[in-house]
This record gives sequence, structure tokens and C-alpha cells, in this order.
Amino acid sequence: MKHRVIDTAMLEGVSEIFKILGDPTRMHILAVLARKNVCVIELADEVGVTQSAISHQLRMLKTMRLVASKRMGKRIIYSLADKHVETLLKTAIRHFAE
Amino acid sequence: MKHRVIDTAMLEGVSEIFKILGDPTRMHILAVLARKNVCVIELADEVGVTQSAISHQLRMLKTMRLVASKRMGKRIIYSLADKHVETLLKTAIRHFAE
DNA sequence: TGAACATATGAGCAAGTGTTCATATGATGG
DNA sequence: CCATCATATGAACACTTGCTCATATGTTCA
Repeated sequence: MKHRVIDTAMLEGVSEIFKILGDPTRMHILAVLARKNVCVIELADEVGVTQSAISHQLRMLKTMRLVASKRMGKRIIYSLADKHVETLLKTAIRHFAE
Repeated sequence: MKHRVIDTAMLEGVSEIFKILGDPTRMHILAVLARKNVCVIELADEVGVTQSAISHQLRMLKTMRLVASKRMGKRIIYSLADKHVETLLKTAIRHFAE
């Protein structure tokens, strides 16, 4: 292996973010949240998987700081963490449209 | 499940691209190719995995039309498929830098 | 042509992933 | 305060993934 020209840590970091986005369910969750802030049950309904599956994925998305949450009455409302995430999503969609 | 507002096929497509980018080895390959066009052996050397592993990944990257190849003497030189891929990579890196 | 080099491929395996089911935890409001 | 609703969590699973090893397939040029 030659002298390293490329920052490995950066590669790991970037690919980790891509990996998160590389799953249809998570992508769907983010796409819904890009349109409106909703609770877990509504997410499950929109995405079409169980509440449990949504919860598991939300935990991951939250750990990676892609989504945020706040309690509203007896619901917990999820939203995109920041504009940054939104930009990333929209860029991706634009790129896909080609 | 409610009336579908989001294009599922699009979600699948976009997340499929992200999935490809969501692996450090593939990311590393693309990062090298963003700097120069090289043969399989040199890629293996730079990335630090076996020739076989590189070949397997290159096949995937080629199928997804992210890289292109052309024979030069006894070597096969790989390169990024187009500017489009390059843009995607650079965007990702910029986003990661934050 | 054929020995040597470059790349591709297939089987097999260990590790990782996303889902479901069952259940726990937590918070609310009557 | 406690029944109920909302969310989170853990175990188990089928499935996928990326790697290695061995070998096949090309390609070149002496």
C-alpha cells in the first residue's frame, strides 16, 4: 500500500452517512419528514411498516443526528434535524431525476 | 397506509445509489478515481485490499454506471463514469466537512 | 505460439442488516 | 392514580453483503 493520499477517516465518515441514506425505509421516513413533522404512528402509516420498525430506524436516524424529536402531548413529533439534511435529500433527488 | 404522496420508485432508486456509496471500499475506489484513472492492480494497492475484492466492487460500480473502463495495453484502466458522479462525490465531501 | 501477466468469476463463509413479535417503559388526562 | 395510549427495546430470524481462496478467462509480446 502506497503513501496515503486520501483521508481514510473522511472516507469512513462520508460513506457512513451514505449508508444511512441507502435504505428505502429510512429514505421514505426522511422524505415524509421533509414534507411535514409527524409522530411515530403516522410515520408507520405513511411508510407502510410496523410501528416497531419505524422506532428502530428513528433511533438510528436520531443517533446520526439526521432527525430531531420533541414531545407534543402524548405524541412525540419527529422532524429533520436541520436544513443540512434537507439539502442533502433534495440534491439526491435532483441527481436521480437526471 | 394512506394515499401515497411520495413516489416509491424514486425512493428505491435514490436509496440504491446511496447504498452503493455507503461502503468505505467503494468510496475509496471512487475517491482514487476522482484523482486519476488507474488499473485494477493499482487500485488494489491504493485501497489496500486484494485484487479480487477490487474486481468484485468494480463490477458493481460498473453495473450501476458509476465507473467506466477501457483497455490500455495489458491493463484495463478505470475512471469515473462522468462528471455527474464526480459532482456527487464532491458534494458529499463538502457536506461531511460541515 | 505460449509463458507471463492482468482481470474476472464462483463458491463459501463470517459478519451485518432490517424486520417482526412480544413486551417493557413512559407519559397523559379523565 | 391508574387505565390507556404512544413509543422504545430486545431477541430471533431470514436475508444480504463484502471478503477470501481458488481458478478461469483474456490479452500481450518475446
